Amino acid sequence: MPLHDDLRAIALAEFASSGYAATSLQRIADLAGTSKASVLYHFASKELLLADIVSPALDDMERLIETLEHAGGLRRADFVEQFVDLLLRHSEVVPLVINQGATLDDVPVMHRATEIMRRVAELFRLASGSTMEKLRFGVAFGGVAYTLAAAERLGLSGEIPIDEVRSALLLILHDLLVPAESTAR
Amino acid sequence: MPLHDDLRAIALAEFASSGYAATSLQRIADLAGTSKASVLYHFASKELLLADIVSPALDDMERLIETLEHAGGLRRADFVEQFVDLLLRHSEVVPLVINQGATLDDVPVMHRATEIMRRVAELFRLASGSTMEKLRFGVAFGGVAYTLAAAERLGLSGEIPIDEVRSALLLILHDLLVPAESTAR
DNA sequence: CACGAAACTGACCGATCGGCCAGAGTCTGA
DNA sequence: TCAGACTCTGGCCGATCGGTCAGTTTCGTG
Repeated sequence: MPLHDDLRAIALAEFASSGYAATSLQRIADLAGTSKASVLYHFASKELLLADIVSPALDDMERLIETLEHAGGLRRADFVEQFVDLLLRHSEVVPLVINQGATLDDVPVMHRATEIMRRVAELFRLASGSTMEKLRFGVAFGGVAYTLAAAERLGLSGEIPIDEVRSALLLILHDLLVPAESTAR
Repeated sequence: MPLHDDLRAIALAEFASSGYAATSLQRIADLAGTSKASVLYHFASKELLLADIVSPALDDMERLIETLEHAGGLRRADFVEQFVDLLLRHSEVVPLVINQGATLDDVPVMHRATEIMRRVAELFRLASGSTMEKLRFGVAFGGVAYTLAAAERLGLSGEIPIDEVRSALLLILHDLLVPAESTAR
């Protein structure tokens, strides 16, 4: 694996587990067996390294949102399914954004992440107005995302096959969201 | 308000919004109109300041857990209600622990917070084994806690009266948790 | 008023941070 | 062989961090 990709993978793991602010470029360099200056050769700055790590997942998410926003978009149930798949696909980035998005939104790429989350929230909030509905959506999406992010840390994620996780999450989300609007969008 | 309490309130707000690592003692001092040395006079270290802020909520939580662990404890529905009340009562500390617990568990008080969350998770995991049930609990508790933590940031918490939030959250949790075990504990 | 405790401060410390830069290897194609 | 691009590095920079300390001000009380 090229050093460039190696650095990205190491940085992702460290950012997610120890935090962006607490992870120094020196530590990333040490783990990769190279020098700090070399890290800054491959990535112009620490912020750009973070952006390089997080952006692909955000691109995916933005693409998914746009298919829902545009006319003739997905049915809600389909969106939910693709949403879960997206979270599972970017399972390393999710904890990073979930746990540190609030803290780092002065960093451009994390601010973008916050905006995307806000768009998802707004998308569903507009569709139904009551407090009950709002919180239902909040608990559903926040719960799934946070559970995935925190599962390992809290010892919940014993070797459960991801297929099982996927179908279980889909059922839970279905219970929480679909009763409000059971068939088409 | 005594400076001591003033500092604690200011630090809590800053830790929650900007992050523990990103909040310097100097900034806390500036906001309080005093000097950094004065902050360190009232709180022996930055870590102890954080501990002073978070500990009361953790004490509350630990007390609640123990009533559930001990024989003759609460019925599950009662626990859920008290859990929600606890989150609402410590609404400022919740985002701090939720968003930064993962990053700061080398700090003793945050490690304690993680342990407490783990105990809650285990308590419910033991009561029911299937993947489906585990994830149900994860989404329920994680979702409620995270929604409260993220609500303001994502613009979800428009001036909804907390009584309404409370009863809505209780209903959602009831839907998610109680079907598994409807009556007694 | 006197005096000791409590509250507070400015200056300073060592450590670490992200970032910069001149230069040294390394590789490739003309 | 040699020129030029790419990769990498040690050393340095200014800034900021948490924390210490000697010393000063403030204050309650006898």
